[in-house]
Amino acid sequence: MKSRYKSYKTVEDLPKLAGETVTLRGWVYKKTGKGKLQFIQLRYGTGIAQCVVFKNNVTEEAFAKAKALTQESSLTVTGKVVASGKAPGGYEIDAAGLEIIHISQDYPISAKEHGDSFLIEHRHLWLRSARQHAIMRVRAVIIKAIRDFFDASGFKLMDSPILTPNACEGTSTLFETKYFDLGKAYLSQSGQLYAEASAMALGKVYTFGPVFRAERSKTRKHLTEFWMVEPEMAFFDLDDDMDLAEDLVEYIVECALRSCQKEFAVLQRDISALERIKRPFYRISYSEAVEWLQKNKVPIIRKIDGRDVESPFPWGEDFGTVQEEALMEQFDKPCIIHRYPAAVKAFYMKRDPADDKLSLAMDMLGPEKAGEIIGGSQREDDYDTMLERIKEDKLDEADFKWFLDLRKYGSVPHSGFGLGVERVVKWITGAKHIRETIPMPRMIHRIIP
RNA sequence: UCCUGAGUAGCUCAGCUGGUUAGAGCAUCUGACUGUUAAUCAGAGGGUCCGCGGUUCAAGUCCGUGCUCAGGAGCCA
Repeated sequence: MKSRYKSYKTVEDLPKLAGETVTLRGWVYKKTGKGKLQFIQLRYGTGIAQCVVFKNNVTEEAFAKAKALTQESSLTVTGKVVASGKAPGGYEIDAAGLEIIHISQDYPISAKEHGDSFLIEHRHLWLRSARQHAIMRVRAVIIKAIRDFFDASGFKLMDSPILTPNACEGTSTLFETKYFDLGKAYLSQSGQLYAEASAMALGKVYTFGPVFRAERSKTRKHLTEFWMVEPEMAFFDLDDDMDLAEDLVEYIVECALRSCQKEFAVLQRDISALERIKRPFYRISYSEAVEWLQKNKVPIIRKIDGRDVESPFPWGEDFGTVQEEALMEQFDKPCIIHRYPAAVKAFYMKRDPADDKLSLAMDMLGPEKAGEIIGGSQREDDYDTMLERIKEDKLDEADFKWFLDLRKYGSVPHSGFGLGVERVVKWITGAKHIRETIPMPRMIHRIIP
């Protein structure tokens, strides 16, 4: 693309420019000095180039400027590109001239270690560090892979509203806001119900946007605001739904492996664990999973009178972190668990025709303690049954009239799922905490920056 | 919301059964150095020991309380 805007040579261009004189712009990532020699690691975008300023090669003024530079000061530097085995990246700039744009004072993030709390308070600056760069680049690749996957498979992007009149699933706590004279509105926790309407209009659709959960969660895998992609497909049954989920995840990992080798090196990510992520993944039913838990003596722990009481895992309970992690320890690839008890799943999921106690629901759990990365189901498509479920869950019928219309006018079997982008980024990058996987995380005690 | 832990220099932390002027490394500033990449060496500055109240001759240390943060549970993607 030919740009009408200013275009500068950047660090990435250096290998092509050996022997030439270039002017680079950027920030000081690190600086070390040794008398008449100053070494500046110049940061621009995602690359770092070493610039060497030798006193005898530049004016006294330029050398004084080089000495005055501090971490994260901005500058332009002009010099010859030379190959050097000692320079990170293999090339360095032998500086001939140097101009300071701005001197940074007391930059708070040093090369030394910092605590979690300190770093997240300085998220706006933390993003400048190499590790965070790498995670953000992988995130961008993952998001592009998701869009490419759907766009190339006949899906249409259909955005869902963020302001909604009610809870989609009736369970999670919602963020509340005023909506003119119509009373309260809530920030969406899922675009799914709207995606169903879109799927009836366009066949195969996906929504991709931020969703909000006002749960008072305090864990390394929860955010109050996160990005979710939700495909919804007319005429798909649960098996189609699970196949699609596998195809998507396999494709995401494949793209990341193809485009993010440098990033994985920075992150010291074990690539071999990702190279194993090939279809078919594992697939077991909820009932099979419960049997496994019972056979392997993985208990359920309940609080009774403030004390932890262990008992064998009973059929009918939802899995907690303990059960999920125990199950996943046997797998080196994602595993889909399907056909959960209807009682622990959402009202809009279709019951299993073979067993009314079961929902045609599925969750995909990732390996390496990634946890739940996908949740989905075949949807209830019968008008009367859906109406009954809405009443059972004590939801306001008036809010769901339009949703019931989808079952009234040419209802068809359909399915979909939601994939949590940050959960996937966390798994693929090996980030310790989900707060590192989004530029500006929103968490229960954190809204700045 | 519940359980557990933490709060001492800009950052990361040490500081014993209460005791005299509260320490280290890094960062910052000054000086030396032509190959650094966590540079090295010499020197300097830097503290409301989270707030409030209490016990005591004496509190960073003990007690009470409040605030802030972290990890986990539940909920979920």
